[in-house]
Amino acid sequence: MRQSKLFTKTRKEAPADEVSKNAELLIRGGFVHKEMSGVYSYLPLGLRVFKKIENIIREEMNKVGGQEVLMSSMQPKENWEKTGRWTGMDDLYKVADSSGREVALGPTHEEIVVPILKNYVSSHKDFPVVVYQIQNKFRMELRAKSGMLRGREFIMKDMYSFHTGQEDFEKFYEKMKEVYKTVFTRAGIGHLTYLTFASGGTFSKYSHEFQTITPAGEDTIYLDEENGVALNKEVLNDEVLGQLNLSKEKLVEYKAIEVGNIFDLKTKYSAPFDLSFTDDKGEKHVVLMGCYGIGLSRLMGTVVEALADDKGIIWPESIAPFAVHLLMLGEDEAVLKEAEKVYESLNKAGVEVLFDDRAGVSAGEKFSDADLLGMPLRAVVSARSLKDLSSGGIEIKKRTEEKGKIVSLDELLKIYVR
RNA sequence: CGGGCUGUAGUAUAUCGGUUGUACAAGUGCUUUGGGAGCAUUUAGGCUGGGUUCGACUCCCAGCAGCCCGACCA
Repeated sequence: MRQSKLFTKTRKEAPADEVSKNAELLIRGGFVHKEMSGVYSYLPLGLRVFKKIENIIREEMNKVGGQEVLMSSMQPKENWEKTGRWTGMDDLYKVADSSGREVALGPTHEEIVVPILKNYVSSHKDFPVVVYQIQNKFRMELRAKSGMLRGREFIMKDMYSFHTGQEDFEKFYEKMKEVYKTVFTRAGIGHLTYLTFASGGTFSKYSHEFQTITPAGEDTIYLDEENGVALNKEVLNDEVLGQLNLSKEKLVEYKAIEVGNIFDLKTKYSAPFDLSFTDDKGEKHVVLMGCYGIGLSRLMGTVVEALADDKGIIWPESIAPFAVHLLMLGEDEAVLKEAEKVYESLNKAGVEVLFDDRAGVSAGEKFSDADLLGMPLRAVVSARSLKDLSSGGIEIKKRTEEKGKIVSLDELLKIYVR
């Protein structure tokens, strides 16, 4: 993509009304646009990041047999009354239409997915079933904050698993722990993300959160670095420490962001809707459920928080909007010709490249933009780099490196094509 | 939801109870091109509603909006 055609522009100034690093950098870079507190639109660059995260998650969910659906955002009031959450959930958005009919804007989808399943599955032979979606969620946060980290409208992957027995559920639940680790590793924050014990709510002892360590986190966790196990502050007590075989002295306190969580739902939502199956003896049982969430918008903000430096964003290769940021400095014929050639060759080779072909923009500004936007590799074509034509003519530098080196087009292509 | 702070141009800021100043961005012309360029010129602003006052962007009240702290957060 040619940067001269990109309708978004970068900003030198940080927005006055955003303190959080992720919001500041994502807005300055033109990745997202704030509509109101806790509500953001995705712009071309931001959407590219989002799509990459989405695809990683989709691939991993499909691997464990997840069947993707897209459920409605508008949800019948009766379903929510059935589970007691119409009045029992403080952050539920309720909207009324002109006829006075009230509906919920989905903050989560147990109330929708369970009735759907009920319509199709009833034999033990139908199980297990795993259903997921990636969708906008709405929660009336009393205080949206921290940019993309806690919004009122946000995007989540929510998966629901349905089982005929506890053992089957637990096997799947354990598998999901591994799958989640894979997702966060692929998204580039695996080294900072820990499986964390948290309170389980009504039906189970614990739930499991995936917490990414960064100072911007709103949760406090205690990490045993030796075995990589953490627990949320909310469950830090002697009883839990004993059960997990952890000693208080070894725990280190960190601020962390909850990027994912998994829950044992037992029959909490299947029972109200009487989602049940008939076993091989003809007896009826209520279905057991688990649910598994990852906040995509939050994950995007977390990556920025955790990896950015003082110059801007540092995207991991796996989710960067473009693999290469190609900069053309100066406008003399030789530079123009060579830069166009590099751009075309990279495109032809299927390498995603953002080409800063803007005329009349100073070198300093292009460098600053490249740092802010955070593509993994910067490639410069300029009068200076061309002086070194014998050794290649293109200066490349990783976003995380201080110094670059001169390479030829072939060498550049070799990085991406094997 | 309790508390605090803040609302001036697209963005970031300044001054002022009496015609709102600057920088960046944007437009035009010329110069410039390895770390957010220069000169000239143009465009563009006081959140909403009340009150005080001869006069309010400025003071007061209310609303709305944003941010921060807390509470809340399957």
